[in-house]
Amino acid sequence: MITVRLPDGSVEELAAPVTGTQAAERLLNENRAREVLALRVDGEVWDLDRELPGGADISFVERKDDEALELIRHDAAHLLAQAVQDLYPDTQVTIGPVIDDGFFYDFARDEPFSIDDLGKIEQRMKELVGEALPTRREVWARDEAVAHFKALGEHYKAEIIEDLPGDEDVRIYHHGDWHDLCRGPHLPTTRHIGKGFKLTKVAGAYWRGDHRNAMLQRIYGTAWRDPKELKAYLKRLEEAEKRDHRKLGREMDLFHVQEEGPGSIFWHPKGWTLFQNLIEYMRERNTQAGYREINTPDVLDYALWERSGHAEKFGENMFSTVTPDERKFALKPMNCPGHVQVYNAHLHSYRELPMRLAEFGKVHRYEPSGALHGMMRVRHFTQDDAHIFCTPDQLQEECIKVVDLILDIYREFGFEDVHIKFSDRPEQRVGEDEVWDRSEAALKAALDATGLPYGYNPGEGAFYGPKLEFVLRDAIGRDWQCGTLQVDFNLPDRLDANYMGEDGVKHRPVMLHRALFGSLERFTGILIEHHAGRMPLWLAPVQAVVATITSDADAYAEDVAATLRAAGLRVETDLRNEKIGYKVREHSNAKVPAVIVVGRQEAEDRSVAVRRLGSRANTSMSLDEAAASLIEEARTRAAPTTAEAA
RNA sequence: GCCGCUUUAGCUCAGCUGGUAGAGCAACGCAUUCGUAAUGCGUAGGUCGCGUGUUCGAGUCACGCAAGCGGCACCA
Repeated sequence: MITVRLPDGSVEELAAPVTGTQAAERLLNENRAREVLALRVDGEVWDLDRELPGGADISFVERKDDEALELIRHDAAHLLAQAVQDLYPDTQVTIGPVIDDGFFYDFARDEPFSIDDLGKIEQRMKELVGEALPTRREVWARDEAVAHFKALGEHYKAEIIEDLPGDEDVRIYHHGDWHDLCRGPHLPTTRHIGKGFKLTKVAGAYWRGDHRNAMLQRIYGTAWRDPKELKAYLKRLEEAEKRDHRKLGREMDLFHVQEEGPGSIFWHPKGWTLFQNLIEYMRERNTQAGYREINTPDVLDYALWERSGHAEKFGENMFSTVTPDERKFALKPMNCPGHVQVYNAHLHSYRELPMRLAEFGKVHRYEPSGALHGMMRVRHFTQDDAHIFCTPDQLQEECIKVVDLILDIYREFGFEDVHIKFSDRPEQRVGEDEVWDRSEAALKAALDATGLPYGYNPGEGAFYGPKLEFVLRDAIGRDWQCGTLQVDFNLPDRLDANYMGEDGVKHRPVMLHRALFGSLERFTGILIEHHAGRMPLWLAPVQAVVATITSDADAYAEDVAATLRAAGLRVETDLRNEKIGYKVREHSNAKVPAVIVVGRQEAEDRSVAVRRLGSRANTSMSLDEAAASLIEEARTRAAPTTAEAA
């Protein structure tokens, strides 16, 4: 007898042998049995047509269950490959995994797929769903499978099978008369995939993710339980598009980019105000945390970069120049060597450590053209960089302080959901392995001491030391890597930094590299998208616009603006000969947090009508009251209080 | 850097199989002085990303380059 647990918690017994399909037919009503997607055997998902094992906890996976999406997406990927090979027989298949929100499949084909092809392929996929092709699972001998796929001209597939670990079965899944190598599990028929899928884009991707390999053609799709879920997803994408910092940057007149400066930002007055607000904020926090600000040259002799090791590793990505007197210089891609020079200008006592040096350093990196993306990935950017020179004994405490500072600052900007990743030694690196052992252990100990959860990024550290990456999640669930903390025993050595110890002997300090925003440009972009342009009052470049209803109120409007400006607020006036509805609309679109409307009425009793962004209501109050509440809100760095824009 | 797509007025976009450019918004002018998301009328605005070629003739076709977009690779 086999025991099966039903969705309602009841338990049934069936005579063995019995397959999942048969069990569903016997235990569930007909309609429900038809829609069962898979088996759950001791928590593991199995194909429905497999025979139930005795002694296991068995239940059914249905469409509403958590496991359903993964199954649907995986089958959709197979379906995509099947449709492509039906329509374009000269195409080789490679891999097709499930990803966030959907799936993709990589194909090898000489001719690229076009957007029109996507429509045809999707159509064919729908037909195959309609045919309800049954899934059949087989286990093949490895050599047989390799020979089979080679004979079909499927060289990538053959390579994948050859590379499978020796003890793994070669499982082949058939959907009708199409088949693919796959670990499974799969849905019982193509019908079970349903109608909630859509192909979204074509792109290039390297075979096995290695740029030295052939470029394959990747087709992306999204798949959901039903068309309703699909529609909701597509709606979400649309919403995300509206937040795009490149679009908002133009609409809010914050910045622009142009052909002559690929990867560089032309900051307009409002964007630059926002940027300066961030710097001012960070300067204040740095000072409170015991940092001192310095400034180091943008252009330095190339020899310094050779000594630091940057030239060897990143020379290709540095802007360098040879001057008329034949001296080679580079635009700094990092601030660290400069900071070591400031440190080295004196011989320091152990009593002076930890020494925390900060700089809002403009760095230039020749990023690959394909990497550039609005403000998020640029060639010229500003780091809120700092280096902490300390003794090995102070290392752990300093790391903990940095982690605390980073998280506190993110919280103040409204990012509560932050995760930390620990990255250890990369393949290409400088320094002895024993030094790496020490620095990795020190950073890890500090991280463990904070008690915070974290993940691992093996081999992703900097070439001179291990690092922590701080990834924050924005309002619509996207992750952004911003802050970083790196432990470095190497640069102080290479650039000969010392301190005089208590024992009267020179020692090497440890160097911590840290940036909290990371790139100010990038962080500005993230903030714009996080807030959909509706910045909290303290950050908004224009905090209020005083708009008149008729020209009778012009003098009073100037008066109001002057009062608010005197209180330290960033205020503009709008005295144009336009209707108030038009003015409100314009300033709302420009995401000004407060529109202060004044007409004849307000001028008479020295009041104002305040309309806050995102609200359709307006509130009348005295000028003094309005000023006081705006000042208080800006001072406390309050999060935006208004509801989402309609 | 690699694969694909895109590039027409400040912005968003139209322009069929080649015959020498069009709309809305913005700008400017005039009228309008109006109570919370677009007042009306008018005017001006473009070496159609850059270059070379094919052609009697190129925004439209071909090739090269650049920038942007979507991915991949990269990210000190």
